[in-house]
Amino acid sequence: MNQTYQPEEVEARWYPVWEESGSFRPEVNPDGEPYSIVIPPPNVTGVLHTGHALDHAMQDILIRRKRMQGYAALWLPGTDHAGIATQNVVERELRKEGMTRHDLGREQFVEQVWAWKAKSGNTISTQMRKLGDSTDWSRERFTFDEGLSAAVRRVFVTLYDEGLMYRANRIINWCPRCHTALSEIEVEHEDDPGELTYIKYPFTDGSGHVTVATTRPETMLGDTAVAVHPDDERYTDAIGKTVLLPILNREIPVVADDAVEHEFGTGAVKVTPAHDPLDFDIGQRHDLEQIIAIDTEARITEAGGPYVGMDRFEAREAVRSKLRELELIEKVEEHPHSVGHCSRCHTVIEPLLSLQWFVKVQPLVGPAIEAVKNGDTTFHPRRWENSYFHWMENLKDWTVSRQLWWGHRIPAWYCDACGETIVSMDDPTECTCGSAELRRDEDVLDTWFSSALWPFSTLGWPDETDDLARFYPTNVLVTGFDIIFFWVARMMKMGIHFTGEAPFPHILIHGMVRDIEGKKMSKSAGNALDPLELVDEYGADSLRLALIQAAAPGHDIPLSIDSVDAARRFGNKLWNAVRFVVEFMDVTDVPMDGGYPDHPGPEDAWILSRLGSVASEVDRLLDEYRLSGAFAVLYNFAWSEVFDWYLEMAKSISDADSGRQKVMRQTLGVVTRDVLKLFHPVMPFITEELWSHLGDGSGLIITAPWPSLPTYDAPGEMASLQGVASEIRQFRSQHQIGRKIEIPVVVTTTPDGALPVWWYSQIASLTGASPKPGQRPDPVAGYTRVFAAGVEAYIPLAGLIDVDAERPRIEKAIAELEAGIAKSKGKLDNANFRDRAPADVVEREERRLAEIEEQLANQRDHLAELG
RNA sequence: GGGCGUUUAGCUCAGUUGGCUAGAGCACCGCCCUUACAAGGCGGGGGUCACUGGUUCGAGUCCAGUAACGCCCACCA
Repeated sequence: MNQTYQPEEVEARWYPVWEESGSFRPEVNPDGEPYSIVIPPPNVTGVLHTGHALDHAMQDILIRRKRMQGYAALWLPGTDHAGIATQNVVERELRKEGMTRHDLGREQFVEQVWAWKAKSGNTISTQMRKLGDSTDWSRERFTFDEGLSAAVRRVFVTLYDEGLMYRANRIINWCPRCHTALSEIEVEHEDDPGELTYIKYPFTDGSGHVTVATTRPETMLGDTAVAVHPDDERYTDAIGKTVLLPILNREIPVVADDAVEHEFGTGAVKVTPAHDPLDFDIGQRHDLEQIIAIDTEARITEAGGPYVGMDRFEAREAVRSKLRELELIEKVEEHPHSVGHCSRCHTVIEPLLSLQWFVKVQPLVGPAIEAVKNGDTTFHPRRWENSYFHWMENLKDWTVSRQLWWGHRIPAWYCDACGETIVSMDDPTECTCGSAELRRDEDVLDTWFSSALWPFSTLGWPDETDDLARFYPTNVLVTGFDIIFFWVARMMKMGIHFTGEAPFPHILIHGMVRDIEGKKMSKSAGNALDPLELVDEYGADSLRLALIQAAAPGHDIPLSIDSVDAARRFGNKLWNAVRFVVEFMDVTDVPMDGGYPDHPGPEDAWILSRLGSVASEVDRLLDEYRLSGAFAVLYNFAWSEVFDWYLEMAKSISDADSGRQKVMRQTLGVVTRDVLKLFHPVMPFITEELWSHLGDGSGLIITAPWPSLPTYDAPGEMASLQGVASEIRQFRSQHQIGRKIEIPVVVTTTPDGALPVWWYSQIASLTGASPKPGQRPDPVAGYTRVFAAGVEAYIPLAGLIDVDAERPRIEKAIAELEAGIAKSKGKLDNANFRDRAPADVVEREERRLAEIEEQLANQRDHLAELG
């Protein structure tokens, strides 16, 4: 073994071994209970970012532990076809060659995308392998593969038959750059300085004008009314009159509608039913004409008269200057407001009247809310449930059609002869009216439509497969809060509607990975850490540990190079510790298939009892999805107790005491073995490597049984051993007495009679002192004392230090003890405390006070005796 | 306009039924190349737990309010 750990070589070696051994398949534990997680499918276009690295590390930890616990653990991998994102990428490539998708035509373009996917679609899986993800590749799926496409079609047809899928003319969010409709949540609202323009609309009867306020003057070209609130006294006379729309000189009515706010602007609003959702509603109520004034390119249509063909923002200025010329602008005010942008390309969204397919969500919502309310599904942390409820309760119908070519094509055919719409599982050849002139809908479905089916479609649904029966519902979903609405809520709705069961009982929500200043990592900001580069430099285990350590439940995760480097140093520590155990302590006969020492010595019983409580603490925390807490406990135990205290104690046993040495080394091996197992879920590579060195090279840690150990009682002397050793070390350190100088120590008082021999020899080897049992020195001047856990020991100062140099140390100790006493007395002197606090708390406090008081008395005597 | 989160050591953060003298990593100071690891060991300094009030025998922890920062949602055009 090398003196430093080389992750690159080790990590490259183990992944294929695991994969070829079949360990990633649930069949590796044929009799185990099923445990399953479906991966949040990354976009095929994508490359892994640190957010994936965290998300995957968490899932891998859960899966690897369950696998070791004997479950038939399935982590199902796959990717999402990512409609808009992927189409955009391929279109961008085409553009480099001076082409658009229209030059190729639909069929060829889609072929091109598949070709692109074949070429670069395995980037993700290569990267996942580098992270160590133990996914079952034999079950890998793609949202656009044959099986999932069949599931999508079945769901579409069923929803249509149930009346939950319909086509309608509505105001939708249109991206003029992507040329498609978007759903509400694909629109990101951003603050915009904005201006509110007050425009005068003259009454046709010559009785003056009404002033309306708008942030989008260009939409006046599509105005078909002015609306005021029915109770607004300022406009009582105006209702029923008509005004002349400036520029276009169209006569439009003034209508009364409750939706108009008194306070905003002038209290009168221009109504553009084809370009604003609120205006659309008003238009419906008053039967207003819908004039489309802006087209799918965001240019003014012929309805816009002189502005036809002009871009919407140019038109805004043009309209405004024309109105100014006509002296119809009353004023322009600054008006900060928020403007919707396409979440894909950031273009300003155009609300557009358009014929689209919608999912009627209301009937799906109730059961999805109920499942969380009644505890079938629980969020971790719980507070996300409120966001989930709030969002669900305010849902509007889901626009699912997209004007793209890459995606599941909508299975609807239209008959031009009779106007019939046919939606069916099989492609129809003729209409019920006998016409064979059927036209298939050109649009595809929102990518999230297929993602919503992911937990059951990937397992074979709608077929009743063995996997579906066995692994659905899945056990837990792990994802970021940013896609609760996009994905989690929709999986709940679809899962319950189509299978009758919520897709998962637990939803583990994690935060976003951020840089050390708390900023979101992004390429453009230049603060993004590339997980693959970190893996290359520090190893996947280091990245995983650093991410998990920082991932407190429900909070964002600050990631810095330093934290990854600290994790790497821990790996190196582990590496060297095991190397020492194997090479220098000669520990090789470890029972790798389980088993614990039957007759441990006192130090062994101590570390085994600690191991036992740490293992159950780790289990408890992992069961509660508190991953960072679990590994913090383990990390501290491994570093400071096993590979520090215990390893140091194990070193001290001499070859002469071969019986004791044998047991201790065996214990060291067993504890090391279990520490490796407990760490395996978070640091799979290094633990697998070390496992191979610790054992005889047969068997893998990935499928080794999770630790489960008998109870051991720690010897009572450990507290005084650690305490006295620390005190002597402190004495050495403060007086700068090198380790080579032996310190004679007389141990005089013991709590329960004589201290055992091992206690003395451990103190000697841990501190370089030579402790001996004896009487209190007389005279005591010239000695200093140390105390811990009822044990008292004297150190002669002659030849070591000047007596005066020791005084400050004692004085400081006295001051600390006095402070403790003051606090403790304050509590105990309070009658209410004695009356109302639980008896055990009071008792503990009394014991504590007695202890401190005794120590204080000792230290005071000691100070006086120093001479 | 609603809702949520955060505020603890110089930095990044733990601290889950309220109860020993509030912890870790990094950074800092001193000593030590002791049979693994100097990427290490030992020891040390450093905190009025944002502020105000309340509940309680007892509050970093529970409640109310304030402030700062951050996030999400929202059809006042």
